[in-house]
Amino acid sequence: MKELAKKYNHLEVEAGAYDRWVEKGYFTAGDLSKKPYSVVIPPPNVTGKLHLGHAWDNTLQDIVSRFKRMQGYDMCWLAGMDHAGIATQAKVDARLKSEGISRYDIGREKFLERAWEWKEEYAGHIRQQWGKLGNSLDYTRERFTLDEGLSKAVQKVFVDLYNEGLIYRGERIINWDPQAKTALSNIEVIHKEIEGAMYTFNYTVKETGEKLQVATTRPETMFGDVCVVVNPIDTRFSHLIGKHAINPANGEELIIIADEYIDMEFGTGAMKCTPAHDPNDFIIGEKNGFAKPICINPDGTMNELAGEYNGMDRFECRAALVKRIDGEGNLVKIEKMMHQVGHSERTDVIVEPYLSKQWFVKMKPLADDVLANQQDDDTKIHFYPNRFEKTFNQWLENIEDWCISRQLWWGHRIPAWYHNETGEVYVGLEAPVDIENWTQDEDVLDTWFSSALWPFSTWGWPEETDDFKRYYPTSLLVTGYDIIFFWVARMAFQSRHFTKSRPFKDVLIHGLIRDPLGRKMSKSLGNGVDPIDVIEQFGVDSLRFFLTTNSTPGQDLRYSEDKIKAAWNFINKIWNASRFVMMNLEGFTLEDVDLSKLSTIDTWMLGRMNQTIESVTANMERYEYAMVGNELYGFVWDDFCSWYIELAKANLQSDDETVKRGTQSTLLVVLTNILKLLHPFMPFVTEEIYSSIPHDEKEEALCISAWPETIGTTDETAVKDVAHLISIITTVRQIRVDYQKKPSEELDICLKDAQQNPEYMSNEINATLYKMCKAVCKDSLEGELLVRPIDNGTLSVSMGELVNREEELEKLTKEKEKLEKEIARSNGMLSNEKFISKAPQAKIDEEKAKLQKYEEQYRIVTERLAKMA
RNA sequence: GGAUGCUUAGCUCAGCUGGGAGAGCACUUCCUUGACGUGGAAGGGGUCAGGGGUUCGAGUCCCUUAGCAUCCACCA
Repeated sequence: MKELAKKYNHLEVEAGAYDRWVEKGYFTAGDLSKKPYSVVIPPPNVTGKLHLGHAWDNTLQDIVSRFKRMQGYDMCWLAGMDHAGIATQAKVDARLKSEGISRYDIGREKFLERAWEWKEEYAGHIRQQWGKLGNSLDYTRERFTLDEGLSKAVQKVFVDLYNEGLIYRGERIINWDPQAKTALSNIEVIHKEIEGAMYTFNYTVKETGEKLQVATTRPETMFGDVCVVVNPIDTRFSHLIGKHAINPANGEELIIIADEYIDMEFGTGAMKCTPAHDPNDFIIGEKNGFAKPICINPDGTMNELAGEYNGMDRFECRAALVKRIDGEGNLVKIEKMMHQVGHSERTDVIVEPYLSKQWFVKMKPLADDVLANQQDDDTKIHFYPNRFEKTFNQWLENIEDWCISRQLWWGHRIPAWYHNETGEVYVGLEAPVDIENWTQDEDVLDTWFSSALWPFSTWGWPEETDDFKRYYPTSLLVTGYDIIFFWVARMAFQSRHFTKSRPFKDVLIHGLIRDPLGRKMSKSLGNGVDPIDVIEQFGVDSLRFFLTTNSTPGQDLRYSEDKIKAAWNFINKIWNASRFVMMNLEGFTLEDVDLSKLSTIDTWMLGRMNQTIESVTANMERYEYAMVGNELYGFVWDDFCSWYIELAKANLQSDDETVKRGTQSTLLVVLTNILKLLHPFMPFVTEEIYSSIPHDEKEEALCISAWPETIGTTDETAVKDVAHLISIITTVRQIRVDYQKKPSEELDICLKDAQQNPEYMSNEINATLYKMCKAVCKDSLEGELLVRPIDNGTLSVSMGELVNREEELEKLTKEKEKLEKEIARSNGMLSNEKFISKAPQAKIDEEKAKLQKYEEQYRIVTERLAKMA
């Protein structure tokens, strides 16, 4: 038994422990004698440091991992990281730029070398942070989305889907990021409400000379227009159909056609149509066999179609063009308006809808397969909280094809080759044999394409490895609601398609971490908090407890330093309670533990412990950590520290060795179980204390010890008796405060009126009462009395001359009125026939007992009032 | 235009299957008692956003209104 330091110091407690755990192999899975439980970490991007959101997400997983490990599962929490295509490439680009070069200067191969250097550097940082957080990860199975095995899985999936007709290459309108110069998928576009304008121009009708008003929010695309469209039933324009309007941007003739797509109410009722820069216009262009001229370059500047604006930025061109048309007298009006405009998730620049040849996944059949399996409990993914299942389903029901090709270098190169002469497409795991005649596709795959395979590719799939057979499908995934579409849905359909299974049985969804004002933490606001700073200041145990016990599943969490301090104080409380226990366990060993002869308070404590173990375990299984936290906080602080330890002091000073031993045993057993129950939340401090108290040598470390089980059966009598005792003590203390009795002054009390258990007023309890509130229990009292209702009866206290008759009368009268109200309420319920006939019997009995108690208290109070009057 | 969440004590939030309103922080009074003043004891504070309904009984279930937030889909 080693000594605990006088003060809780999180820096000392947390130093070194993690490395010991890892070195001992406690987190390495593979014990075949146990049932497997597996979780794959959402692989963090190798772009930089982990933030508070990661800390939250990871701690939730660590709580599950430690809990399941203690429950005796072969727990495997698989470590890994994501290459994060566009994000990492941007970081490496920025680093190159700081050296005064660009990726084009060094070429693809050298660039990738630099990117791998970056990855190694940041992987090291991330592992360090995982350690600080206490993540009980299995590093022996760590994977990277771009490592050899996972790349093979990616290629197989691509080739198979291609061969099944579920991946195709097509020329369509995609979302183009002009800064990153790559295509994006629909969900990588963030729609933001920004101020724009609706420009209305006059188009001269060639045949009649009349002016046709056409409105647009994007005048710069007029260089790519092919026609003007009106609704076929719109009588305002029916005479113009088939005629031509002059495009005021470039003087070209645009045929006026009719299409039902046009909303007559919107704008002027006449729409300009740019098939290469708008998805709806594209459809109209297709339908009518128009050309699809592109007027914007990949970098967001105008091309030669824009004539004098060739090379100008698209937005500068817009302004210049409007000004010119205005000068020519063809600008009708500019109306400012708020509208949703797509921005790139990564670069935040305005996305350009762009006609481009890209690779797509045909989503409908894949999504339908998942949806079908969501109907069955045994095949569905269970969402916690449940409501996110609806979000998930609705997205899959309305899914569109997924654009998976990216014009980047950092990522999985698309396994497609084009014949240099014939243009023939070859897709395969191996390059074509006559490679000199072929050119491989330059593009790489969306980073989420590989992430989608993460729950099975990490175990060695497509090989039928032992790990794959044992740990897949995984048990649980933990992630934020913000990436249900990006990741959860995609894992769901790839798993379904390639492994005929769900990727995980459960998915626990958490919210976003917000700043103290409720705003999102972001770089631009500068309101982010570095978890490492918090850990330095308060320790990771405090941070973990704060993160996981202050919100319900799926809700956002506001960062609050006060609450982290509160967590620290709680840990400090545990620390000091542990010190107390140890001070009273001098020379006490595990062999001395004997729970066969216990005092009432010991029995009560064990009963409360049993209740807590049962309830905490149940809530751990439901991922209800706020409830667990609340419960353990109250159990430790109130039941264990405020009541049990204080009540136990009399026993610990007892001359009766049996009494003392029973209490020592209870202290040790309960403290040990408290440490176990709290271990998943605060692994460091609990492990430290555990190593200092007598413990089973077979359970050399707390993190691999067994989860607590209830001991014996709860003694209901002891529970009632101690509840009664607590009620007496509290009431006496209250009287002391009311009458400003000095702590040293003794009070004579009488419980004769109470319906107490006769055995109750044992010497033991008398000693306890005296110790706790200097109250001496007498059979009868003389002089002026105070009468107070308590938990199960009434308490009388002898106050001598101190009683203020008027105050006391007022108090008792108030009490009497309160009791009258309660009795009336209770009587009302019990005399209500419908209540008696419909309410459950237990409820009725409960109400009857209450009524009886109230009536008894009422009798005593009125009696006393009569005497005083 | 669809969907979701939130609205409970001064603040931040719990309250799960309906059965006498809770926690932490803050506030008031008192306490240098040997685990802890990062503490202890006792207290004050809420017509559970508004309205309607179901029920013997509603913070809890249903409908509705308002405010805040988020997601999805959109109109040139």
